[in-house]
Amino acid sequence: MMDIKVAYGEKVKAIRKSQNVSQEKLAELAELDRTYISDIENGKRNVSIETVFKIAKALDKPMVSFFEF
Amino acid sequence: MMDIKVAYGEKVKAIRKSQNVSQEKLAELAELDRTYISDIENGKRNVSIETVFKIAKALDKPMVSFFEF
DNA sequence: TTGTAGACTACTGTCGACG
DNA sequence: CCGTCGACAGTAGTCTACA
Repeated sequence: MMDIKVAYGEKVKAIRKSQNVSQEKLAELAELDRTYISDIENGKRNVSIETVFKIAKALDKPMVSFFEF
Repeated sequence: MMDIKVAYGEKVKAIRKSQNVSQEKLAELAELDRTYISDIENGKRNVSIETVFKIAKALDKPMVSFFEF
């Protein structure tokens, strides 16, 4: 059974790292809390689509990029 | 400024209708409440990715289908 | 730089009822 | 068949602090 939270978190981490951005910087760009970004990347949080949208914008990627498995 | 809740709700409604499925039936398939499906389709709720995942499975569509604008 | 913990508020998602 | 209301429990997202 695939865990969407884990899959999404891995995508965020991979894309963020590919751009050499820190969690702190991503949090600032997305207007979210740094500790929340940490939890998300570790598959611990069930994020809302508004949050997915904010993170996608912050990383300059279309939303679909985060759901291509 | 684009509202992701509204855009997502419209997608759900369009895909559901294209399959001739009622909100009640979709709710049953996705294991969600019917009144919540109604709110979602009307752009009133900021749904979580687990909910998006459930609805996608219920309508037999990949998650990305709901975020192609 | 990141993970985690705890405490907090606002909101998600449920449910019964009515038009 | 669908929209909305109101009450409710659980959780999203914030924030400070420590390793």
